[in-house]
Amino acid sequence: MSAPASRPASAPVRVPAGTTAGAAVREAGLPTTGPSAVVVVRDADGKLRDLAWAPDSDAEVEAVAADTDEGRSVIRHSAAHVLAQAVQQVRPEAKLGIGPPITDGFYYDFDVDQPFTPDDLSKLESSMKKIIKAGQRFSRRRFDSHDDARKELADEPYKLELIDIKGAPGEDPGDEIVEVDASGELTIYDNVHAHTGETVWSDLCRGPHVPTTRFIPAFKLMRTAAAYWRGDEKNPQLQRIYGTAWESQEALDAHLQRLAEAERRDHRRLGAELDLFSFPEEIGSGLAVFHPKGGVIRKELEDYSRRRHEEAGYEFVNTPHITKGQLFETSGHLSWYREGMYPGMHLDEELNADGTVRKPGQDYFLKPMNCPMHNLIFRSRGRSYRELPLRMFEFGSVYRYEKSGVVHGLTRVRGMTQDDAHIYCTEEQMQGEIRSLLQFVLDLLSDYGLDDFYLELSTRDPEKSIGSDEAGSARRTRCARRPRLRPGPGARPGRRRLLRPEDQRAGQGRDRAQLADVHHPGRPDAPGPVRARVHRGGRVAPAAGHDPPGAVRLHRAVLRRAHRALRGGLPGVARPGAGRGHPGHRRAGALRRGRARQLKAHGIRVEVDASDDRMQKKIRNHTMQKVPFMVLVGGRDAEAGAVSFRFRDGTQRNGVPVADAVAAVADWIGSRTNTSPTADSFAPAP
RNA sequence: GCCGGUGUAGCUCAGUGGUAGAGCAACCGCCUUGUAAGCGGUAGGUCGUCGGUUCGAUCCCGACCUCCGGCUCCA
Repeated sequence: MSAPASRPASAPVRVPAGTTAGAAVREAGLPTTGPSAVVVVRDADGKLRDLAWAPDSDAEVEAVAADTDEGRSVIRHSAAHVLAQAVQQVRPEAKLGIGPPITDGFYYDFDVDQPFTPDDLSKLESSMKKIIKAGQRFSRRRFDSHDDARKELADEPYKLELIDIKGAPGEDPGDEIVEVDASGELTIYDNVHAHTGETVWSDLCRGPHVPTTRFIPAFKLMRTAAAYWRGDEKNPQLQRIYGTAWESQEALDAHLQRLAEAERRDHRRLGAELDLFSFPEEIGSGLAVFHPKGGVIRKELEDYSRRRHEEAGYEFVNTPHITKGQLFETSGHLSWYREGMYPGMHLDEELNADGTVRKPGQDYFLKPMNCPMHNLIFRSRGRSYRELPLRMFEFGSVYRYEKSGVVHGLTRVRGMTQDDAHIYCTEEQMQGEIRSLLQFVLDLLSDYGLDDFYLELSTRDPEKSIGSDEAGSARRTRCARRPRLRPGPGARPGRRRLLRPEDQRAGQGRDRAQLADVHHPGRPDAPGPVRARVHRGGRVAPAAGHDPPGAVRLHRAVLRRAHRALRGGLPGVARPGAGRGHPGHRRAGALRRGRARQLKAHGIRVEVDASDDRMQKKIRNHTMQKVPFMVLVGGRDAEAGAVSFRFRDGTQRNGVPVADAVAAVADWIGSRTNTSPTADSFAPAP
């Protein structure tokens, strides 16, 4: 889903004082039309400038072509202006919000009386095409003062707000607001008629822009949506239009092609097509049932996970799905996570005849997290430091109340089963535990076919987190990639999110696996005191002071949800129906059943397709079901004591002796390869 | 939660103010098959749910529910 790679930077261009960058670019013989047309330049300070920019003194600039990330952003931003102009033509009452370029496109927010309809979109596209064809020039104009700007934009309340934000000392509007920036300048872009020189439309904007609207070679409006002004639901809701724009029609087509491909690989679509899981309306939004084939996948993933955890020294625990509220009072969940929890059930209350309460009841809650329960196990008796590290693992089902508008396939659900673990250790053991845990998680993810991901290290937010900085002072852990420091989001009160792998194939980064949180003793929800000693100089020595130091708890979940493994096909560890036998000829019937039995004897899941469909039909069916090994037994194979393989990519391997075939399939599965076998990659021993 | 869209057979979708159709799947036959759809037939729907308008509603109106997209481009 990534955009085509950027072209390398071109040689510097010299812009003589008083002349425009555009003239210098033309002078240098760089393209001014086509996909590689130069759309802006970058000055010596790294700032992007319009081609109409004329420096006061000679300047060295770098040309930025349309088919680069930056070039596309400029095109998209300019397309957003064209969209806004088109909207205000049709709806003069529309007030402008913001209109930035984004990954693969742009959007613009409008305050309008009536939301846009799909019909409006196609009309707006036509209007935009007219504007683009007219070749309006983007002309930069600088306001002399904020008051001038306010006067000119008196009818645009949201723009006025942006001016005020800019005016406020010490307030950085942030990169995402392209209308204004932190510099001293406040600028507006006029769209100037190509022939009359008349300004037809203007928008507050820091720029830069393409020279004329003709430099927007290909665009498409994608969808409408509502968006709160500045992302805050307390603010008015604006109507947003999303679009995409590219340096050429071909690039646009390729992008649409990628979107279609992504849709085909959507786990929700796979879930339905391959009969893996569904979300019955009768059960409720965000609550999945797994069908037999989906169940096989889960079972394989879970069996494998359990085995690996066992080898890595984890112990298995089990906890209930529901608990009295007190547990989550102690943990703090009910104070800061309440809106993410299902409301409590008030139980066991008894009333007197007169209606007064004789026995007060209790509130029970579905658990949104497993940690407090694991803590109770930890605390169930006095713990010795000799027991540490204590690693508890559970496939724990948790229930979270997600707002109705956000549930989404298996990625945002109201009930799910986590591969959840907590490691209780001393502060001294923590570093080593984090190190081994990280390696363990990376290995496991890799076995699931997730080997391309992003790690980040979230640091403590001093305002939100509680407790001292020491135990958790995040230790950077070396791994496949250097973790990126990122303050903030790890900062839910009292917890610290250390690392999370990010699956690149997740697309919009919507999907994140929480990998490790550190919980410091001293928190009310901390694991509790432990008779621990600290290690000094390799020797175990009594902890200083009278207070037991307590255990530190590491928290981690690897897969979190089964869908992660479903993305982009199925991992080799968990394909339903590893092979399908196919009787090529009726006489081969007994034979194929016998061969299926041989495969089953090796623990391979085999189904025999005994339907009387033509072979082409069977191949088509099973290919669409993504069966990795299709085993065909026809008359020729039967006579030769062999079988034939057909793979998902259409390649085949015919006449393989039965014993070799069985061994080769067993080998393949044992190797935990995550790609689909092909005639090339699957090589039975001769 | 909010905004918009959507809901017709198991699936993908047509369609109409006078209680519905196709393809695939299923089932039953015929064909006896060598690498991505053989042929014929049968059956299958409270047109998301509940209300309203109407002589009559799947269609028009309202509410609710489901699902899809989005709610500072961000990992």
